[in-house]
Amino acid sequence: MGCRSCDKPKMNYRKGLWSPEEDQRLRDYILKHGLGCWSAVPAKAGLQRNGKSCRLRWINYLRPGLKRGMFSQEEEDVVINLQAKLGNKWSQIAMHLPGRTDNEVKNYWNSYLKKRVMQLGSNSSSNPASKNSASPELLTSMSANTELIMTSGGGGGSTATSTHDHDANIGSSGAVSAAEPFVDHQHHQHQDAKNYVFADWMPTAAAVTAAPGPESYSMSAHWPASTASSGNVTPSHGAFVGDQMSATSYGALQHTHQHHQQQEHQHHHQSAVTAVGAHGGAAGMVAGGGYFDLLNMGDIYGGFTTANDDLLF
DNA sequence: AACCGCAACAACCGCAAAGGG
DNA sequence: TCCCTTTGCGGTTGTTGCGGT
Repeated sequence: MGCRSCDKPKMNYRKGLWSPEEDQRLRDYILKHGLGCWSAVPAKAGLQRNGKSCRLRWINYLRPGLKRGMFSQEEEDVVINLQAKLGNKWSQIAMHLPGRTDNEVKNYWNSYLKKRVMQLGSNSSSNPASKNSASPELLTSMSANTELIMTSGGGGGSTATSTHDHDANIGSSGAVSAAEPFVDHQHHQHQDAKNYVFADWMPTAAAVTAAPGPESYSMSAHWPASTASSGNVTPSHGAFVGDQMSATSYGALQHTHQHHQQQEHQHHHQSAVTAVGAHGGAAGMVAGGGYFDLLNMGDIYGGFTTANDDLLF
């Protein structure tokens, strides 16, 4: 663990939201050098952040394989079930949700699911037939949840949890076919609500094919306002060639999860927003050509371990 | 139009574990 | 074995946007 060779100059680290330029620097650095000592990353990447912040940014937003968008019913149920079993072990819970980060799960729980579960709990407590806090809906779906957990890793063909399989896929396959295992075609009712950030900053042959031409990355308007207001906005950021990140992912951030009461409404809106480049038919999109074919995949992904966030280089 | 409250979520903080010297 | 550093995790806060009044 220790990385004594990483001598870090004392400096005033920048805080707050990450700018597109910072994201780009971090991404470029990691793509070029792989992951090693996080504390050394900021200096080497030319970032005025601490290593911790870089790590968090990578894990939660830049790391390939991340899924964006609303949680599906199945994912919700998995979270509820596992939270009940494991408590607030968000990293462990996230392992069962391919493409979801512990932070995302935690936020989703705190902002939405917790209240919902409490509501359901109070409702069901009035129902003598139900000793469980889960909803009847949830209870009936539990068997399906188990199946989801057991099978969603599918493409990997190994034995670990879905998340593990996913990362294993990334790491072992060389070709990036990782998005496919995320998509449980049998279970994900709201599949078109999902975003695969994986594809966002990896222009792929299929993505380009799906929306050829500059307009493929012309979604800069969806840069999140939070970032926009930080003063670091580069409105044209999304329209990149040199910039490996399309603004699609940021659009996804902006347009997902908002107002769950309005999910159905948002659902349609978001589908439109995320339709280019990052969206659901991800299986074919990510596999094959594209930016990552230019990279040494082993360098980038070879270090993915069975742990959700772990990279070993 | 202005204000207020709430929801969502990105990011920070603090602690504990792990590992190297 | 101890000390120091890094990493990982969970809790919490800060910021922003939206909807209601």
